[in-house]
Amino acid sequence: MLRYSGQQRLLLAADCIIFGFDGRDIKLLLIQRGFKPALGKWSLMGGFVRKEESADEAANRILRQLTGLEGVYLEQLHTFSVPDRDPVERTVSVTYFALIDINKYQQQLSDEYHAEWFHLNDIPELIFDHRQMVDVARKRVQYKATLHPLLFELLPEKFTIPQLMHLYEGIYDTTFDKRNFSRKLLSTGLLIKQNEKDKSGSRKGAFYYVLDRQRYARSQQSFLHFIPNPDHLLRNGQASSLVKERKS
Amino acid sequence: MLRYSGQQRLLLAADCIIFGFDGRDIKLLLIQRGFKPALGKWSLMGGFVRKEESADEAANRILRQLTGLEGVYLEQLHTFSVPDRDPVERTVSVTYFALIDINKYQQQLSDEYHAEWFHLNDIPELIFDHRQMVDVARKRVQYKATLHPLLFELLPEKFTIPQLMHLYEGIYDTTFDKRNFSRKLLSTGLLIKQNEKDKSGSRKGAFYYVLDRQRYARSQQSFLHFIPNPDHLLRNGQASSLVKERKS
DNA sequence: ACAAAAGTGTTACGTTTACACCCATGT
DNA sequence: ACATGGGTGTAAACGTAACACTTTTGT
Repeated sequence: MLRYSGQQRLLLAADCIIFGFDGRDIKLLLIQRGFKPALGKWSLMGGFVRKEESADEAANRILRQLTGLEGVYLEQLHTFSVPDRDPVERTVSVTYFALIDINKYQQQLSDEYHAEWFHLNDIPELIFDHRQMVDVARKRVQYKATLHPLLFELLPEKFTIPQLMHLYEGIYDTTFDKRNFSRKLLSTGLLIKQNEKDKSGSRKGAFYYVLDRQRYARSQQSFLHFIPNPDHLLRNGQASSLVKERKS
Repeated sequence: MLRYSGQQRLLLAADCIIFGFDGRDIKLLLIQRGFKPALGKWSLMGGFVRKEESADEAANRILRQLTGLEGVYLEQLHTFSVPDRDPVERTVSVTYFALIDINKYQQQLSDEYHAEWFHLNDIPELIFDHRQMVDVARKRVQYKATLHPLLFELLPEKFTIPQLMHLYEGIYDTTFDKRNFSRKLLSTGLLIKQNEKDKSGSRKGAFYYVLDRQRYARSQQSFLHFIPNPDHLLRNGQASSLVKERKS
């Protein structure tokens, strides 16, 4: 069999950054490693890409192993490849981020992996470069959610507008005006109001909505402004003053 | 030395999708392979990732080998990993896209690789999955350029507004209103007008501009709307009607 | 009756679009 | 003088942000 000569061969892994929403907070799913190296430490769920599968397929398999879920939103994020990122042996990691409805998976979570949800502002120390992966994923979700109705992936079947707003506020680590948020949201025509109310959050109760799945599917590749003001995204970076030099 | 057992090891390559602009059209740099497999066929410039380098470093090295250029805009795009994408041996490719000023490189282009520029609408058949890589790259550039002043990377030191508009029109495969385009562009404060004119394009001549590099650097991570109407981006996809249901 | 969260409407402002004419120059 | 592409201004429509009060209901 013909092969390329004189080149290094290495291991390929897929790691999943899994975000979930419980109706109140955004969380990240981590596992406590039951194997070496770094036994007992927290890490992303990952695994080696097998001989007969692509990295995409591996990521799906890994996600299913951990959560029991299929057909989940899963997108390739970035590939990490510095030579010594894994101390044991050179391993290149293709990372994926997943958005799941926390309730759907809950029961199925296999104990085998000692998985736990962590609040985004309360992430423990992670192995290797996994913390960096999480940070990149969070930024990507922020970025994408400005333009795409991406965060709907995290919602349960029925949800309320205050819940959804909470979700966005969590991702962007900021607060929004509920009147403007609600108006913009409804103007997309993606939500269908139910008669039923969720009374868990308040005395008055908030109406449930469901996604208009057809419209949602079509809106996926389109561009929408979900965030009142993209300036929110600049809080991390430097220049916000230059973005739009508003005439004073 | 400790190693992971029972896993497949494979080759890692970096492939570069190199876009250039000659002041009139956007082009893609391809090489005619002087080696097997697929000797004589057109492909992206690529190479194996070496033992001591990351994929990012490999991509920079490869770009330098071909163009002689350093410090070029280069961004990781996507990782392609289906098992048999390379018929010789399993090779995973981390792809990068580069944006370069076509004039800067021109002379330096090594003949060794039989490189040629191709117009985006006139790309020859490519090996493996390289065509797919090009398509993904083009979409990514389109996407990013809506929000970031990305395409400035393709410009020579001095450029005119009609040139720049031509560039955008090429990427999006559409046309813009020059009055609106020019106003929006100048409103960014990123351009500094020169006294000199480029007379190559018309009798009257068009004023040269240069980039305000400081402001540009700061604007890099921020979000701007460079395209008159994001609907342009939807021409490929389905739903544009649903994006904004304008009240009639 | 009160506390707590949900829900709703208006106004002012800035941004975006559509659109048409004059300008400078080389031949 | 004319052809070619470069450059500019305005009005109408739209979207966005800021803002405060009423509603519901469990205790």
